[in-house]
Amino acid sequence: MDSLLDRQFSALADPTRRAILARLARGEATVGELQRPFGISQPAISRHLKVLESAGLIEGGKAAQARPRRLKADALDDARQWIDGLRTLWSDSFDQLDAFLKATEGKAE
Amino acid sequence: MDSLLDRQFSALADPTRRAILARLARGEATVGELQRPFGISQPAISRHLKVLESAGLIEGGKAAQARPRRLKADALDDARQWIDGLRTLWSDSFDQLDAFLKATEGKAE
DNA sequence: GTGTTATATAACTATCATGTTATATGCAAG
DNA sequence: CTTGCATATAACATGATAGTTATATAACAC
Repeated sequence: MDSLLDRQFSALADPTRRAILARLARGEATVGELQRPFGISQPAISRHLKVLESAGLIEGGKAAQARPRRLKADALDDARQWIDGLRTLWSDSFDQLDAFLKATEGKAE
Repeated sequence: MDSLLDRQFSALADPTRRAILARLARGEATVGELQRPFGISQPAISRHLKVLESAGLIEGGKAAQARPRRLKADALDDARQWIDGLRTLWSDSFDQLDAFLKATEGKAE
């Protein structure tokens, strides 16, 4: 039972899945269209798509013989926010160091 | 032989490692200090740190009895850029759709 | 109905990840 | 030089991941 964030980051950890996302960012595509560029089997693609879907990154075609997938609009917002949050923590800690240095300035040496 | 980006994203996929990064964003810490909050063994922490280091996210203490780790300044720049790149592709494709809709406006129906 | 196409699922295999405990290393204190 | 502390590494169990081939399902074409 892992979190959405877990699933998003581990979805991104695979280069094939990143390539699929990059392809889908240009527009929707079917399983067959996605398969061709990569040298791997169709079931392998289907499973990558399942992983991406359960990470909330893509959404599935309604139904038909072909069911095209597309990027979700808010895809990766969570991941991005986490990274930004870390950066904020990080720069705040520098601000604190700055403040400390300013406060103690001239007292040493 | 996987890329830095692979390593960064898979490093982030683990909640323990994300917590470690969050802790280190506040300032450097030793293995012992990192271990306490989590209920896992010291070797497990050491290995998480190794993963984070090989992803270029943290850097190691010089040497001593205790060797504190700290966040690297440019940590996650690569991951962040990849996500931003995807978002750019995505919004460009919307711009193109917009342009298309504007161009064909009034011609249909 | 039968056949064809697009996709999903099952069963299996190989590799990788994460945790454990036990042990080694490196440094500091006495 | 021995003891103790902080960390690293080895060896192992277990579960997850990513690929394979073979088969099932669903919709369309005839």
